[in-house]
Amino acid sequence: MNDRRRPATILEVARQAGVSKTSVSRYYSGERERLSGAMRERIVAAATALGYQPNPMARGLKGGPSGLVGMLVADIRNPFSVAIMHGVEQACRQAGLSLMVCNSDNDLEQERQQLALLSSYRIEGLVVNATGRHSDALAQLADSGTPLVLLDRSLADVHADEVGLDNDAAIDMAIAHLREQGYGRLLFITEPPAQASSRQARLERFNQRCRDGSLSGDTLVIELGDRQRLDQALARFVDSAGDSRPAILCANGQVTLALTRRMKALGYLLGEIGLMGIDELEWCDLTEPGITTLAQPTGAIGQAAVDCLRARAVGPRQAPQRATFAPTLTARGSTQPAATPSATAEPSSVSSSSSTSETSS
Amino acid sequence: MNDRRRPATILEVARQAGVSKTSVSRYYSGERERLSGAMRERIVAAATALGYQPNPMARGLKGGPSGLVGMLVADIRNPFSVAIMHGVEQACRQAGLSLMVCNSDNDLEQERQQLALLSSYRIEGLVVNATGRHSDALAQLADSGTPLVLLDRSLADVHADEVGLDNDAAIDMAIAHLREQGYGRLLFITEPPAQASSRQARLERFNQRCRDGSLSGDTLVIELGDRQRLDQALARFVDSAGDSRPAILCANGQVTLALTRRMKALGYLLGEIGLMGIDELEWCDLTEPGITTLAQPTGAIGQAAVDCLRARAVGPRQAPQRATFAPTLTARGSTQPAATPSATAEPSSVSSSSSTSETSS
DNA sequence: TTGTAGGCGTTATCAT
DNA sequence: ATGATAACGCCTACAA
Repeated sequence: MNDRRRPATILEVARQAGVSKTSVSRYYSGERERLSGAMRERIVAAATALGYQPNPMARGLKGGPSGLVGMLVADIRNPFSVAIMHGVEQACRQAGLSLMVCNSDNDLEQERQQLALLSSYRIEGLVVNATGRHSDALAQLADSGTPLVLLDRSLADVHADEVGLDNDAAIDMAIAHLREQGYGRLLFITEPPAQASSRQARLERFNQRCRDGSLSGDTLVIELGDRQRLDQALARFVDSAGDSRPAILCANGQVTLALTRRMKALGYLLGEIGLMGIDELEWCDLTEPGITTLAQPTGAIGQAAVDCLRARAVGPRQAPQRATFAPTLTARGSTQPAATPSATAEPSSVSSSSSTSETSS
Repeated sequence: MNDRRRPATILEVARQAGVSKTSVSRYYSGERERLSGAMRERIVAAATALGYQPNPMARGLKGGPSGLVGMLVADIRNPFSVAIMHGVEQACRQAGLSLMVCNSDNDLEQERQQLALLSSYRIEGLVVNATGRHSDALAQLADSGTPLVLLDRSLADVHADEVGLDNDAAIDMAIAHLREQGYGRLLFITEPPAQASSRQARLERFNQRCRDGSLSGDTLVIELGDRQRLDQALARFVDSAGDSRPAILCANGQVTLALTRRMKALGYLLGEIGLMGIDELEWCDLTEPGITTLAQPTGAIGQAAVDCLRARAVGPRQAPQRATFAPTLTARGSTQPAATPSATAEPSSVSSSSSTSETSS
C-alpha cells in the first residue's frame, strides 16, 4: 500500500531494506546471483512493500539496455501493416522485449519526428515500414548503430536488413494461376511505385514476364483516387482483350479494394473478368464470388524482423541481410475456369445475360 | 556532419557555441524570448552543426513535461480500434503531443506490462481501451494522478473520464430504421458482455426496448467461434418470425463480419432477412446487396479523448466526465423495404428465384 | 540577459 | 558479498 504520488525510488527501497542502493540495483540488473540469500529477501520485501519499479528513464540515461523495440508504420490503417505489427509484437513478447509503435501516416515530417522520439528513448532496435522517400533521419539512425529492419520496402541510402514478401515468386504464382484458369490477357495495376521498392519489384517482375513473350500483359500505374482514369483504363483493357479472357492483378490490398469497388460499380462481373490481389483481406470471401488472393505470411515476417534485430544486437557488423517469404494462394471465384460460369453459391444467373452485352465469355 | 556514435549533448552544444548549458537549455525549454538575438544564433548554429536534439529521458528524469501521450489498445486488429487510434493521433499532433501505442491483445498480463512501461515513461495522459477485467494497475495509474480516458468501455473501479458511442441512441436508431424498413421481428447478437461496458449498455438498451412491448425482439449472447450454436440460433430465429420479416442487429463490427459469413454460408438472403451492424467496415458496400451500418464518429471520439486529457492536465480534480457521440446511419441493401425487392445496381434477380430454392445454391 | 551548482534515479567503477 | 561515489543529460533555483 503506497498512496504516494511519486513512485518509489531505489534509494527508498535501499533504506527500507537497510542496504545500499548498489545492492538493490544489482538485484534488478540481473546480478541476483551475486547477492546473499538474506540480502535478496530483504530487498524483495522492501521493494514489494513500496511497490518499487525501476525507472527506465534513469536507466536509459545511464546507457543500459532498454529492452525496448520501436516500430514505425507508414499507414496504420492498412490491415496488412497491422497484421505485421501483430507478428512483431508477438515475437517481441517471446523475446522479453517491449514494443512501442508509432504511425507516420505516410508523412515525411511525421516520420522524422517519430523517429526522433523513438530513438531518444534508446530503443534497441527499430522495425520500419518507411514512407519511402529519402530519409536522412533513418539513415542517421542506422549508422548511429541502432539495429534496423526495413519492412516491405528498401531504401537505397539506408544500410539495413530487409524483410518482406518474395515479390518475384508472388508475381510468378499469380501469373501461373491466372493462366491456369484460362485468362489470356493480364493487367497489372499498382499505385505509383515511387520509392516503394516492393511496388517497384512487383511491377518490374510483371513487366519482365511480359517481355518474355510468354505473356500478353499490360500495366497500369495509377493514383487510386483518380476514379475517372481508372474507369477508362478498365474499359480500354477489357475491350483490348479480343477473345482472350481478361484478368486483373492487383499489386496490394488497397488496389484490390479500389478495383473491386469500381468493377462492381461498372457492372463488370468478377470471374468473367478475372480479379486477383496480393494481400489477403477479411472480406475476400464475402464479396461474391469471392476474390482470389495471395496472402503474405505476416506472422513469419514479423518474427523474422525481430530475429534480425536480435542478431544485430549481439553479432556486430555483418552485411545487410534480406529475408523474403513466399505467399499463400487462396483461389476463389474471381478467377474461375472459363468453361461454364461455375455455380458459386449464388446461381448468379447473370453470365448469360451479361455475356450478351459484353464480349464473349 | 556528425559521424559520432553518440548523439550530441547539451554540454557539447554549449561548448561549441561558447555559452553555458543553461542558455542552451532555455532555448529548448520555451524560454527563447529571454535570450539575446546573438545568443540564439550561436545556439542554433552549434545545435544544427552537431545535430543536437534534447534527450527526453534526461528531461523526464527531472519531472518536467514529457509531451508524451500513451494509448493502450485491447485489440489492434480491430479496425474500429485502429480508426480511433488514428483520431487520437491526429488530435495529439495538433496539440503538439507525441503518441505511443501499445497493444494488450486482450490479455490482462500484457495490459499490466504495457501499462507499467507507458507509465514509466512519464506519459502525461493515457487513452485506454481496456480489456475490461478488473485492473488494479489501471486503477493505480489513475489515482497516481495520470490523466486517464477510457474508450468505449468503463471500469467500475477506475475513476476516469469516458468517451465513446451513445449506445442508447445507437440502439434506438437501429431499431427505428429496422422497423421503418418493415422488419417486425428483431434479433440482437452480441459477444459476451462480461466487463465490456459498451456491449452491456447496448444489450441492456435493446432488452429494455423489448420490454416496452413495442418490440418483438430477442437477444443472443454468443462466442463468435461457436459456429454451431450460432447456426442453430439463426435457424430458430428465422423460423420464429412467423409472418413478420426478421432482422438481425449486430452489436459490433466483429459480430457483423461473423454473421455475414454465416448467412452467406447458410444461404440466407441479405435483405430478405435484415442485417444491420454497429461499426462501419470497409467492405460493407461490397458484399451484395450492401450492409446497413451505424458508423461511429471515430475522429471525433479520438479528438474528444485527447481533449479530456489536456483538460485534466491543467484543471486538476473534477468529477469524471463522460462524452458520448451519436452514430451515423448508412442504409444499404441488407435492410430493404418489403414491397418489391429493390433493384440495387445489380439486377440480383434474387428474391424470386432464390426464395424458391432457398437453402440450396 | 547570462552563468553556477545541485539534483532527478540509475548504473558502473572502484574500493572494502 | 557489499558499499561509497561519480557519472548520465537535463532542468531549475539562485546568483551575478
